[in-house]
Amino acid sequence: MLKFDIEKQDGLARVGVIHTPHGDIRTPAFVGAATRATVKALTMQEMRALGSQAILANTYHLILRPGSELIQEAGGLANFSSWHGPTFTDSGGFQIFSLPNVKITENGVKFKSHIDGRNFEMTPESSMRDQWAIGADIHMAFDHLAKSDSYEDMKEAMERTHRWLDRCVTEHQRLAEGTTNRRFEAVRDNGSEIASEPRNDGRERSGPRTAYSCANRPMQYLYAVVQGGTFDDLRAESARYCASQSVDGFGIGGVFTADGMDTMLQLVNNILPEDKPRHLLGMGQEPIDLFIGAEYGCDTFDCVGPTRMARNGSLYTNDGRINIKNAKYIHDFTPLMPDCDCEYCKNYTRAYLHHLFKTDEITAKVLASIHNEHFVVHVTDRIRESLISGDFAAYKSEFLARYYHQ
RNA sequence: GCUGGAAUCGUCUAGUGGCAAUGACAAGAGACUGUAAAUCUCUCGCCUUCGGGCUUCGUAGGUUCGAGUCCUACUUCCAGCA
Repeated sequence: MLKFDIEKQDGLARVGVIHTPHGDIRTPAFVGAATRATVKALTMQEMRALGSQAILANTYHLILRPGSELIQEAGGLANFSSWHGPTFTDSGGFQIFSLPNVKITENGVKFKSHIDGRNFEMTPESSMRDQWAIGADIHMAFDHLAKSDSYEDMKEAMERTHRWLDRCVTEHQRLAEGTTNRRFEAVRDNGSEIASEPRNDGRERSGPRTAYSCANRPMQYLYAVVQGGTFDDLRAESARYCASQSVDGFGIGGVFTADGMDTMLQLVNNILPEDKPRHLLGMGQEPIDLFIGAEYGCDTFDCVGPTRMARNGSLYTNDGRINIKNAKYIHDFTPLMPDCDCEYCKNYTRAYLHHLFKTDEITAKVLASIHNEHFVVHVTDRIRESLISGDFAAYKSEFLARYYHQ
């Protein structure tokens, strides 16, 4: 089982530590979206420097390129990308929702590669095998988001997600056989601490490698994904189903806006077991997502929004988002956020970043991404601190009032 | 000086008698939530009660129902010849 310590609980909100084979995640935490094994425009060293604790890569993208076997050959996602910290992979289930021309059957999902048109089929079993090969610490079950928001479609997608979850759990357990969690379980196996860092495991293997071999590797963990859309009874049913499974944590999927998220999370997180971590999938573009998510019991978040918006010139400030490309910043020689200690705000002005965007310099996207990622990571860290100190409510109202000009 | 060619939005450009006139860039603004996303959308002569009105293709005339388009002169630029 994935080790998760809860240090403080206040209603549904909690402060904890997820202990992964590649290190700890102090929660609540914002996880950087590294879809193709990289956080766009940023190096892993920059991610570490700005305070990120973990990254999330995407199975769909990585099996297309470079292929899960290559990442396994490289020693897993952490070694391959030089992140050397806790990692997640999304299952590829979200692509069912977001890609056109996918064929969904009970067995799985057929799709053509958007790169070269090759035919692929992803099933619960193949997603598990690919995620084991990619080697992230925490995997998501292969789920199905309904494309429509009708009750019938939501119910059908949720029920399929549950049937697929059974298959994910079975395959995950099969893959886990013979696998050792060196950091937490090896002690029991041989009575002594293992000194070597798990990150080197990929290079320690000897003998012929077989595809999807998982022997002699650190343990990997599986989150079930709660679906059900905006329907309370479906969300409750899905939460109960996921809670009954032998999984290490939970992803909460199919959430697209903070509207109604509080009541949905109250419903779901009151059903999910307290002692396992919960990841709110894809939410965090709007700071309010992080506040509501943490307040109602979510431990980790990931979102492509901060880096995507950064690349497009939209930057977070404590007073709301601004578009640095706007003409009003041409002569603005002040820092974007004087009280921000990211590399951009500490060293450069708004006018400079405006210039970099206008001239389409690569550095524009780098600096903007550093700032936005730093912003959401630190807002989430600050939420954690406020939960510890008991100031969460005050911090939340103060932040949201200023950010959203309420 | 002679002979050709050319002049269209901030820039480059389409347009060879029929609706302010093509495309790109630049400019202005907006969107973005488990990334087919360094992407996409809108505006881009002036005015507008959103029906439309007005003024525009180097300058000035002319032909024509109608001219960026044809004719004449001029101006500027380019090429070739002196």
